[in-house]
Amino acid sequence: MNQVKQTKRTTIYDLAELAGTSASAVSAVLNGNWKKRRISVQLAEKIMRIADEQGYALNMQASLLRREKSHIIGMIVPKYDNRYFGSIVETFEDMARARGLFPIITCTRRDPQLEVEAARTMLSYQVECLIATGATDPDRITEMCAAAGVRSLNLDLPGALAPSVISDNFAGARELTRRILKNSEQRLGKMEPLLFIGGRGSDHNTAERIRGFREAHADLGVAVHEENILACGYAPEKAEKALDERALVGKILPKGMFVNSTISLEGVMRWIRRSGHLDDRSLVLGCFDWDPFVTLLGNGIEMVRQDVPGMLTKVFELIESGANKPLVIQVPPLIPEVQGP
Amino acid sequence: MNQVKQTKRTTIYDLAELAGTSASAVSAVLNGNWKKRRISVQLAEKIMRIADEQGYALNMQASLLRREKSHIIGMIVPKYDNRYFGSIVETFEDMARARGLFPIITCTRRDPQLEVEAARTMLSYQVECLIATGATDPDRITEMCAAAGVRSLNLDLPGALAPSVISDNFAGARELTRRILKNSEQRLGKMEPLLFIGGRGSDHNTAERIRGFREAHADLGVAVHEENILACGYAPEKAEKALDERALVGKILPKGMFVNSTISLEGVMRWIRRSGHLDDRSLVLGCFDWDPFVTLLGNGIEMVRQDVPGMLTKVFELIESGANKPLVIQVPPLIPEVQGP
DNA sequence: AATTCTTGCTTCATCGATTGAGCAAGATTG
DNA sequence: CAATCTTGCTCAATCGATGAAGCAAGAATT
Repeated sequence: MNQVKQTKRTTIYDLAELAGTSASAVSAVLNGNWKKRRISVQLAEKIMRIADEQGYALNMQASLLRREKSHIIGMIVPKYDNRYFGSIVETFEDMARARGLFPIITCTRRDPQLEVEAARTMLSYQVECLIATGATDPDRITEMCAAAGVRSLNLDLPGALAPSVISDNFAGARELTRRILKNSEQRLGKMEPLLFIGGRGSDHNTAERIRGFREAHADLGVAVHEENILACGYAPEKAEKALDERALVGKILPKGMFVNSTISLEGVMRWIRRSGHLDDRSLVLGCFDWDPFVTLLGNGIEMVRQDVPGMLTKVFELIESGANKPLVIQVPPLIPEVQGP
Repeated sequence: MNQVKQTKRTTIYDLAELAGTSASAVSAVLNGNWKKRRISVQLAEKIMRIADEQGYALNMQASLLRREKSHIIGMIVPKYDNRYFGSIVETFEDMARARGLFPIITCTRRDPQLEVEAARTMLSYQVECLIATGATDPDRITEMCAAAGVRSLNLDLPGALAPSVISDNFAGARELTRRILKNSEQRLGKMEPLLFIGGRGSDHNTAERIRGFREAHADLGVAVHEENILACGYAPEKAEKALDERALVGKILPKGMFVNSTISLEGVMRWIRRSGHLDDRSLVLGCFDWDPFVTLLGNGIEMVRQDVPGMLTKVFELIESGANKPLVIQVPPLIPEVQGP
């Protein structure tokens, strides 16, 4: 590649001049439908050679402006600070590329304003479809997309206006709660009501998990008091603060806890360490989400691992089927066998 | 927003017709330089109202095709599966947006082929600057960018052809090694050579960290044998396998280990659990990278936390200064105080 | 030999936004 | 009252790639 140094990028017109042909021939050759356009093999090879020599790169903006489909697929995601969303993003990129789509992803920090701005920007970039992952206001995004004639889908948190793919939070939480209660019985000799901590009471997933949490208690004949439910938000500090406040009012904290995300678990673990319970083997924990190090924390913490490849497979099935009606697909999470306490 | 349902997107021509004015007036109003173009306040307000009513969204492709600068900044990143890269991506998006740039990020899974393809695609999208994070072949990417007249920078791993911002791996590793050795002396009563595990012997960071590792041993008068250095790759399975192999040949494994990333630490911890050493308090570990749960693993694992905001501040300083010459900026990592064993 | 077919191109309008140049009407100046 | 200035717009070329339509030259058919 002995390309010429230049300020302006090489265009098909430059290549056409160098090859002594027309820009449309160059275009046809480089975008692969030169057979259909009856360009001779000789000319095609010459053009490809020259394009290579000049280090030609397509101007996607010009190309997209002309084409009917952009092949761009967008995703907004709340955070990159845990394995769940990291895995969603990585899998999404992979599956999008495998389908000839160009993924663009942006992180909106659970900020409704940022979500709307990000969606608007993605629409400007002519995305063909926008996946709103864990959005605080998914319906707002669906409306914006609909106004622009663009497909949208919800992932992780459901919306009322577009198809949604989410974990089966109820069943997952019920099973997780059951396991924590069983562990608690085994280790403490009795079954006491657990503490639910983390998440937003207003979001669908948290609500469903609380429902599963309640149902598991009921199934096992354990009564849960309202004040055992602390949907204090997602940030670690919030969980830490919520526990502090509980402890301050002199309440005895339950020995068993259902923690609503790894991020909340960070706060819980910090509090546990701070309050000197780190080596307290009578603490029985479970976490709705998976992290490799949590397995090794050594308290036999139960985890629910959301089935990210399964969920994204459903997402792409929905995209390919062209479905637009609001419906909620629930994907069962994986509950790995825990390795002794 | 009572926009009309339509298949085609609304353009400035549609708005012009609705407002009884010209497309150029609409364009001027919507991109904000209508004062400069002497459009009256009345017309401007009318246009903005109609645009809002119609749910107009700019066609970025058309806009970018015409404009000289794209304001798009690209980043390629190896993985999203650890806090270091997650934090890089989140901070990068934030800082880019704060500067009026549109960040596009893609994950290349440490695959040289994918890196090149991703870089080519980003060039097609007219990025103004491309940050190659932890690239396996950064110079290849710099060459591609240079051929297209596009700036490029290296982050995390340095290259020879473009400015690079990296951690001070040598100093960080030396200090980390020192701390592990001191801990090991305290807990075992003697200072034995550590095992270095993880990373690629061929990459600059691993090489520098090994140099720091050696220097710390030398400073404290401890001899390290060559076979104590296992640069076995980044994946957890590779670390696990490397330890298995060491154990198989009957070698006694050192009680102290310098683990080259959290990802390798996953493998190490798995091996430790599998081999029944999980509660072995005589194991003394340190990890070059930070993860909130590792703090809580309970073996007093020392960590080096790379200064992501510091590094990205340098990156944007370089971008704004217009620097193009290859140079390496080393940012000192943060070494938090560890909380008792 | 005249007609039709095939091959291998070129020409030109187009996508939507941007912007320099230009123009008409009214205000101001000499 | 003519000349100049200001205001508030419109016109039209342009960015680079695309593809329908067209055209010239040679091959095949009648």
